[in-house]
Amino acid sequence: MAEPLLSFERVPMSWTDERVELLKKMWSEGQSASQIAKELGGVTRNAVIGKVHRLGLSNRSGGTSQAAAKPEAKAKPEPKAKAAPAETKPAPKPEPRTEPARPAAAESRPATPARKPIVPAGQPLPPQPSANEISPEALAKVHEVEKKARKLTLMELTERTCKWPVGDPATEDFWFCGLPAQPGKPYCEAHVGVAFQPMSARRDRRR
DNA sequence: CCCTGATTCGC
DNA sequence: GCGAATCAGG
Repeated sequence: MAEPLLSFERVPMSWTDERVELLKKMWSEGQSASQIAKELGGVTRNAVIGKVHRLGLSNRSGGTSQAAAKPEAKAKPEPKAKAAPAETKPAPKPEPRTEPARPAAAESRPATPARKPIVPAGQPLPPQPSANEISPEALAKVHEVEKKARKLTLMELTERTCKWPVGDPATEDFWFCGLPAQPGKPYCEAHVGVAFQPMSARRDRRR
């Protein structure tokens, strides 16, 4: 037992079969390159994107719905000093674009029973604002904030956006707060207030 | 500013 | 093949 365990050091970390699989899976699920990169670890989002393109799955059409064509980024970098052979684009682009399918908001987590609702990623799930023992002021603030909410979709959430869900995931009237999240917290200031109740505030608020 | 993906090109 | 640098857009 000479070699104990390979310490997780700066090892190249190549694209093993498993890693590629995970990459494909996440990419197909619509995960962003940065998220995939973080999940994989040891690679940057650039690496992920590079690999994605090399694999030939630049488009997220390979699995569930084909509804994943987002008109984002056209890319046309050629201002680089390079003797590139005139490569114009005389060929048209017949894109059999069907109607924009509904981006099923309730679908993305593999670790989910996949049934109806779906909740954001990681982090402690917040208790839905119901009959809770929360400071009336905090609740009021939440309500106030919800008006200013950016109403982001699941895909638009980042680590710096408030991930507080509002509404019923089963309906169209569902979105995430999206306001600037507190550093190190998954929610904005207002929602942190109701998400993380101090022990002292809970007490035995028996009815 | 934050984020996203796309592409190029040296390694 | 790989991915940092860069580009381009939201």
